[in-house]
Amino acid sequence: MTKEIGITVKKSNDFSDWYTQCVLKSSIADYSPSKGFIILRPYGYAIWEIIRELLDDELRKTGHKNGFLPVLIPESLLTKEKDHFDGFMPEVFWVTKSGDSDLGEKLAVRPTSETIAYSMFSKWISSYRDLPLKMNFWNSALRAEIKSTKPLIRNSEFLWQEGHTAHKDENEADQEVRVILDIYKNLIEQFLALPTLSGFKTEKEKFVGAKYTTCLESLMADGKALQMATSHHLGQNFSKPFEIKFLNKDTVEQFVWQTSWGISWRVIGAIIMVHGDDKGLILPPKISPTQVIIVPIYKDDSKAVVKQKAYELEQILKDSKIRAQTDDRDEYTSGWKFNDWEMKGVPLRVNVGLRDIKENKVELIRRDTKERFYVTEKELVNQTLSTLEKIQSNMFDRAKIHLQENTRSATTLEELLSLLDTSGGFVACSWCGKRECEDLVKEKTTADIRIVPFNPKNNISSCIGCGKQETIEVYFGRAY
RNA sequence: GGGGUUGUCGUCUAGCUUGGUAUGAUGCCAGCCUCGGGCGCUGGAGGUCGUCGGUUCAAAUCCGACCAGCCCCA
Repeated sequence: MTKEIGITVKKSNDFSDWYTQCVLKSSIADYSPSKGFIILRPYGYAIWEIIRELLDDELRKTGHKNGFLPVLIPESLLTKEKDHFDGFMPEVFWVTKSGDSDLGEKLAVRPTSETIAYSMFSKWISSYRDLPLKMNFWNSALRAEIKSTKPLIRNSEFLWQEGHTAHKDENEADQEVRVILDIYKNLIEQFLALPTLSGFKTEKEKFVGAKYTTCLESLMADGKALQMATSHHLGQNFSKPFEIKFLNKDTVEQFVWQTSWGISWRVIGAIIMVHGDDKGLILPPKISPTQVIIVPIYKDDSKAVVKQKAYELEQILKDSKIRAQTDDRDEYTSGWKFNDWEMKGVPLRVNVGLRDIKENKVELIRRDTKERFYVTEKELVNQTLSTLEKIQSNMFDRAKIHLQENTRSATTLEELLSLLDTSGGFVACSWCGKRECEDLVKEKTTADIRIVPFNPKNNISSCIGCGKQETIEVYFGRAY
């Protein structure tokens, strides 16, 4: 038994250290030389590529087209919408020089691209025939995160997609916001196996410059909430300062109604935090770059025949569109490989040795339940497919139970605080809608209103802050 | 925004209090041994001790600044 390799802390003992070790040791990402930035390594990028392709498909199907925007935004554009600028100002990186000479106008490194995109929209849109305009951009955004960084969860630069649309009326923009949120929800729940709560952000928490924000929230294993994706209705807040106008069928000039929305590589962090265990990651089969890892177990004299069998099995699985891989490295023992792939979170492993070949069978080992069983070579494909499905749904179910068990309700501030302190999670409370009450709770408990649910359960009482009777249901939580 | 803490071969680490030759493991390379849960043996390479400056005959060690990581609180 060698020490100091693998994950050295338990998930339940030191969640933060456990998470960082998972990210680093599974080769997902590494720290960069400059503060707050990380480097996504091939294993992490492979996961991102799968997520990106899945989402890109859905966006194309719903009529969105990809484009590319410059990373630098002139100061004059960024400042055009005041709330938007005030909100992002503290974390904007600025470019002020080219070589030795000062630039005439400061350039902001994009914290998000609404302003530059909409400066172009105003050129491209002039008729109702130009609408709706639905664009998407796969890029990175930069926001100076000096304190409290965490790989993939909070960094100064992150990969994401940002969608930007323009519509003829408010209703169409409303629908777009919900279409996108549904696409996100489906991706996150059905593919990443992460259950979410969906709803609105409060005025305080909404995107700066938006009319309203919808979002998806998930619960991490340590009881903290994590915002997974957001979809904003921008109203005409940007179309007016950016003068994005069109002539409608009645030849009346109107401002467009807009939406913007995004999801980032943060979801990879969520997958790790929610699904992982003391041995490392557990990746949902649908987004795992390797779904089945085949480990040949051989001695010198059986090496050739066992490896040959492993390659055959790999090909059989690949022929059925299963992402299979053989670990044929001679320099590691099979035991080492077992641990390595478990740390990387590959959902299903196939063990094959001389013994198995003689008996015409192989051993399958599930990463999520550690369950192991033998199948004949003939059954391999079907068993693999059905087991991958079982793993996928089991992972979602487990996470769903965790979410349900950690979603409680409280009627008083004391009760809320005690729930947050003992178990974290989401706490449903009644709220009068006033900012002062929201701030009061934040001050007393450090929790935010994570979400104003689309589907409240209607267990309404008096406001958690001021005791007023007319209230709505909201979910509080401490968040990353 | 406030406070705390850490930085030594690729990785983890001893040494720092009390200044004087850099410790061990793992990984890497070569060779042997074989592999059903992080095998074993032999030999070898690998270090501007985070960076810059100061004190000193002498600094990983003492002092200062900076850089980077982590934690706690707002």
